[in-house]
Amino acid sequence: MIPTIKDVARKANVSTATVSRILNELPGYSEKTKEKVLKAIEELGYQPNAIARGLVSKRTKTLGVLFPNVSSIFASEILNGIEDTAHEQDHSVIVCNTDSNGVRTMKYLQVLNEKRVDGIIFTSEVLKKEYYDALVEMNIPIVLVSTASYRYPLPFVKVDDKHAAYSATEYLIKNGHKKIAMISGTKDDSIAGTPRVEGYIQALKDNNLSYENRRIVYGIDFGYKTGVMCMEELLKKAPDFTAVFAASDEIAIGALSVAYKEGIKVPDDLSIIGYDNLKVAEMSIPPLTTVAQPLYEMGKIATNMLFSMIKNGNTAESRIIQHRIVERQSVKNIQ
Amino acid sequence: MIPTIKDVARKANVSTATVSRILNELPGYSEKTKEKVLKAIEELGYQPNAIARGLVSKRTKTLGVLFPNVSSIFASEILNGIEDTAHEQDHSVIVCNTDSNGVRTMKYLQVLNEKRVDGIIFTSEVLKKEYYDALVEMNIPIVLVSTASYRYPLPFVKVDDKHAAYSATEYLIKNGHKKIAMISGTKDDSIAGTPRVEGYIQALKDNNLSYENRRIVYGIDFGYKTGVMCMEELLKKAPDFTAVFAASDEIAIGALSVAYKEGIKVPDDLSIIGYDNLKVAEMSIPPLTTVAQPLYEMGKIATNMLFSMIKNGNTAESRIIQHRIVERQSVKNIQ
DNA sequence: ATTATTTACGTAAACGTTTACGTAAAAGTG
DNA sequence: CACTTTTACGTAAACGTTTACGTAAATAAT
Repeated sequence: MIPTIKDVARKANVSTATVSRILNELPGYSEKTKEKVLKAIEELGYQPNAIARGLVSKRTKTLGVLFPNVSSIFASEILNGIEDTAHEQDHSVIVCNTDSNGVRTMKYLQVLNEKRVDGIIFTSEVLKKEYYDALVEMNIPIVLVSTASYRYPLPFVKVDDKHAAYSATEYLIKNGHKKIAMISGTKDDSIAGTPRVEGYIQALKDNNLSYENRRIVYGIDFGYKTGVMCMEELLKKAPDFTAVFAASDEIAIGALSVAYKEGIKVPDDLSIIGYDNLKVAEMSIPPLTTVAQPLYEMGKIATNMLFSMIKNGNTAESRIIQHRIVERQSVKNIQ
Repeated sequence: MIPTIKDVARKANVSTATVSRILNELPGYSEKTKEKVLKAIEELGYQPNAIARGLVSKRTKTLGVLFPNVSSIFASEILNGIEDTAHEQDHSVIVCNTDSNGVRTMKYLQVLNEKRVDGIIFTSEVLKKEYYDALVEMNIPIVLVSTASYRYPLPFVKVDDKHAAYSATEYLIKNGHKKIAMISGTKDDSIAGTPRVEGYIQALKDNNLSYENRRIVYGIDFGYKTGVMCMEELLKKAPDFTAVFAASDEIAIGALSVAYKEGIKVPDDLSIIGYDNLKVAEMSIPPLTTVAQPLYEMGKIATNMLFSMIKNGNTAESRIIQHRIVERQSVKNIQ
């Protein structure tokens, strides 16, 4: 059988309380007994039962993380940051793949509640009222990553999407482009959709360039296929552009393949700028110029915020993370 | 305060045993009391405490999964399969990013043991004796994914690397290539390293093609940068090849970028075949022909194996998963 | 109608920890 | 030395469940 603290206590001729104190580095025992106990632990191969521990301490040292899609490169970089930070603080992370599905999300929230996780990180998706209510009910710290909620007072970690889109568009303008198209992701996504379109339009206006409706096309998500479909549509609808701002790197790469297939040279005939700076951005041909979201960092920051909330019981300040343009070779200066 | 089963019992005027029976759908109560209890649960917003439950049932409904690098596309697809399957069976998964670090891996094994997970999936890395010993000590089901152990009797789920490499090489040969180079990953990796090299050499021999040492070059891992470095080395050392077999898609894409930079047209001047069939394979320019490992499926299969082991207490049969060639556009028939 | 069986519960122990409280011995203080 | 304080423990309750066992009532069997 698996040895328990009682076995250790018996073997070392002390009480379980003493063993517990030694295990938790609390005061109240001599060097001698400590050695006796450590020896007993060693000999029995004893390992504390975190479940029993969690029952009385009401701390599980476990975090829950929800992603719409764990297997996206986007998510996995955030996850990496979260996991590293959690590990630094001796916590584990349970991953939940919501599939952007309301029922499944609610199910996960219930499971995380039943498992009594110490905190939750919710990523990349709009926070429905239903979710928020469940979260409040749980009464544990929560932070949003790469999403935000204007309706509900939850701390978030994200870049300023409108601003970042503005920067991307402006970068194209500074490189002499005047006819700039945009491929957006989901049209009515209030987090990653509309703000980026707004940033794009704003940048055009501020630089006295006309904004033309036909130059912007919407997809169903932020994936590669959306990129190819939208690019094809764009080439049909309004082929007279010299640059395109893609709302994600995957979209940009989709656009890139279409350009390649159509014999359009990037960046000579067409400039493309992406959004995210995923690992694939530097792997594309040509390497993709993009506006970087520091995803790993964002995961780290969010997790640290969560820990501070767990420790202090207060709520953390939201953080707008700085984006930056990563210049590679998909944009050409044409002035 | 959070309501407990006692609160429910009190409110419904029954014992906790009855509430527990209802919760677990065990026999022993009338319809009437069931309704009473359900009503009380509803009104209190009661949710069972999985920790307390785990303490007595000795089942946590939680699985542990170890990856050398969670943020790799490779890992995240396996994770996706694991998570989906675990969720189907009402289990959660704790992810562990070992960073291929022995100390960190051991630490994770300890944590997973302390948290009393019901099973473990260990992926993509050679199983050191140290790990195996710790695993045995834990006395819970474990399955290996995308790795195997000849020394230790643990069930695994993987493709036959030598065979798959053989297929890839043979595919190039069938397309008329005679001077075929190979970019391997880690040289002394007994799982993903040497077997693939062996498969490559075997295919050459079986087709009466001479195997030349200078045509094979080794990297430090299976990543993009290894791909570019090795390709550059290859071009210097032995530029007279018409095709290259890359030991991973990332390596292949690295090679692709170098070819592009050097003005070598793929597939017209040079054919490239990859290995893995990651999502990026279809996103590359040109889309990458590759030998597919069904990673998501492998995650699913492994998890189902784990569940069967958990349920039946036996050990599962290892599974060799069929690979297949996915033909895209990076290989040209030159005969 | 009497006995046997089944149903519908309740009681209390157990799971493996932590921790409040108590106490005897050791150490410190005047 | 007599006292207070501190140290080094031990005892036992508590955390929130499940479940073995017991029992009274209901139902079935004869």
